[in-house]
Amino acid sequence: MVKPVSLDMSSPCTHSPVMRRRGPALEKAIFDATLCELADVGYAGLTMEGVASRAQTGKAALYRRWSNKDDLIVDALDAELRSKVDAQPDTGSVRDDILELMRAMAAFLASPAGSAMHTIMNECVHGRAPVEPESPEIMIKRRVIEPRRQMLFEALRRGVKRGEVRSDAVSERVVEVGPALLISSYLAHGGPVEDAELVAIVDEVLVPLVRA
Amino acid sequence: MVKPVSLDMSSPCTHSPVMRRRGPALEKAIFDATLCELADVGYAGLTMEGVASRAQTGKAALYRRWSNKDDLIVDALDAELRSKVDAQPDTGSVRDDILELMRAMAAFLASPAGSAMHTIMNECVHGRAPVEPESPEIMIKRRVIEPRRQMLFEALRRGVKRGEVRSDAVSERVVEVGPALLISSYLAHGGPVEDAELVAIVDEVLVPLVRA
DNA sequence: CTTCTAAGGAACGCAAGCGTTCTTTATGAA
DNA sequence: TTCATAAAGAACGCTTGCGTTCCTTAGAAG
Repeated sequence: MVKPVSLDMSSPCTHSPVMRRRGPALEKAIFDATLCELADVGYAGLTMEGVASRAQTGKAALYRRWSNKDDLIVDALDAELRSKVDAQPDTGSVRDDILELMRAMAAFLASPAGSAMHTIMNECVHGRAPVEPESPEIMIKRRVIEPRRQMLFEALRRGVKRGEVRSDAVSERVVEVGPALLISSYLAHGGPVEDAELVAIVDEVLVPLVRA
Repeated sequence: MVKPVSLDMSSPCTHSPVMRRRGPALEKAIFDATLCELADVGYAGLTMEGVASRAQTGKAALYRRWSNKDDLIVDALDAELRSKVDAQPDTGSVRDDILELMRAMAAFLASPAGSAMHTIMNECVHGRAPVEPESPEIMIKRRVIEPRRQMLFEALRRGVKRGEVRSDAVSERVVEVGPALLISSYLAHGGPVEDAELVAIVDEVLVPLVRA
């Protein structure tokens, strides 16, 4: 048997067409591909074929591991989230704490993973009957939305202690304002939210709203 | 030819299985079906077959009028919007003006048309290359979102004149807060927003935010 | 080097939705 | 009453994605 003519006159080690990944390396590539597909074409538009092709693998490799779209997506999100837990900011001023949190949220939203999650949160409102306990959107609420909310609460509570924040500003609805504006701006401009916009949101809305 | 055995022993005039609508009456039914389908299964999930079946007609009746999904949707939204222009409230107090506007928005969002539009605004972020000038989402922005924004602006401006509102509260970002919270609440609870919630948003967030 | 596992890739049958066409027949106007 | 129109609905071929199966061969383990 003739060794297949290696037309590979490319760089020394970059994975040439013939370069087979296995196990964890392959899974990582599949997860990345899944999140990028989600961000690009949305949940409804995502296809196993699309993921396989983007990951440069075959459908069989996917079905060997996950039995359907949702399982794959949940695992991809889960894997991504394991490495992403940012810390509670504590700058000494509410304004800066809040800005810090808004920046973290905006950065996340701009990443493939964040964009993928936002997509899911919007699209999955439909058609899923009683909402399964480990559906993608439930997982996102628990592991992404809720922790950020808590950090905002904490920042406000500290502000109250320092006398910067009126005590009745520590409420569900007030905490919701920042994230809601972030999403709103993200949707309106159809892309990552500029830092200047974040600063404006904080200084024009959030600070005046909570100030003692 | 035997007259087909009319098994119709049902109510006098309610459209029995054999009852053929034409022209405007049929179109109205198709538009309603389209909006309901949008609200139920989303933009991606909407099929011509689904619409036809819900409207109790055939696909041919659809394709005789519109050449594709988008044309149908645009026309359905357009027809719905013709009859829906609510007036600028003017109660004499910002608080009540804003509450009135929030109620109008919430009511709209709860209707099939509103729900359909929200669905479109979320799903159509994807895959539409340069965004056609008369795509559904552009039309919605122009005819639904923008007018409401202007009414909010107007309410705030009046508030400033009366001395109720600090003058620098009349800004893009401030105006965005109400709608953003409305959507946020709608998504969080996955259904119509309670009136009590609207009142809470207005009294806990919007009024404190703009107060002079 | 040999051996076993699984990756890459192509092909399959199946189901759903598209957009079209055809037939039958109810409806509204002449 | 007659007649042209178009509604209801079934059937069509086509495409896309699903989930499966198969074969060849690369990579890891011994």
